[in-house]
Amino acid sequence: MIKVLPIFSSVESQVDFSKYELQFKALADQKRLQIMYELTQKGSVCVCDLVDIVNMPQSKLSYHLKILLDANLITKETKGTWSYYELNHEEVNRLLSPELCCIFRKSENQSSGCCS
Amino acid sequence: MIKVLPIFSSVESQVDFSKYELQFKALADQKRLQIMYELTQKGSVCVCDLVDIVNMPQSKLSYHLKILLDANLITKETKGTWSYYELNHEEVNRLLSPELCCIFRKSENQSSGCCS
DNA sequence: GGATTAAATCAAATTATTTTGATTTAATTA
DNA sequence: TAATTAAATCAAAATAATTTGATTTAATCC
Repeated sequence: MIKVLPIFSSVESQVDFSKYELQFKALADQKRLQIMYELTQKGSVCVCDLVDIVNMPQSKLSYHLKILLDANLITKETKGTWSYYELNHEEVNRLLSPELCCIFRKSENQSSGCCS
Repeated sequence: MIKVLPIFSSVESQVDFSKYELQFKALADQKRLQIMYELTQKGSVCVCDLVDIVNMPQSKLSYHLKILLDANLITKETKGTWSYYELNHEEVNRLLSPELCCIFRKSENQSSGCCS
């Protein structure tokens, strides 16, 4: 039995960038960065409050929250009819430089590690 | 004279995210991440070679290179009719975590700082 | 100068993302 | 149970990003 190997016309990338594409897409929007920033400042926020904080119609906010959630940049906890969203610091730290993480860190916690 | 201050319906974001939006948009594409990866591996590459490396039509590659260049993620040097592109390591380091920067660093240089 | 090559630009077509307002789902309250 | 509230979903419209192939710009070579 002869195995026919696929022939590539050029060097193929060894790294799978699809996960990063998804995450950078989520970050690639000022509105979503602001949502992340507000979650940083306020900790855990429910959608009904976030609507006023970021001044967005509910369905629009829901759309953007979903994109951030799918990218694992925020987490969600449901309590009754309320949904509380929080920043996923672990994932943000995994992705962004200390300098940038800093933006998504409350001032009282900025002494730990980064934000020199 | 009475000064009328603008009234905001909610807390406004103190941070200007427009620069980050531009940079994350540039990163938010597998093709562009691959271009960055190849520039990492090969150092300085001219467009005519890169066309074969990433297997893209010239005008398409030119479009994506411009997006990366505008985001300051790569640099360009023109020699005669050739254009040589290089990764802007400084800016990539400023933006991404050590873990991610690692992807955009040649293996022989991975001992310095990150890539544990 | 004329031909050749590299790379940028352009306009049109295609594809993807975002916005909008209405509707649905589901939990809570009276 | 009916009314209310929170949040997700949906479909259509509006915007934005990408692809394509042709054209342009500009440097080099004969």
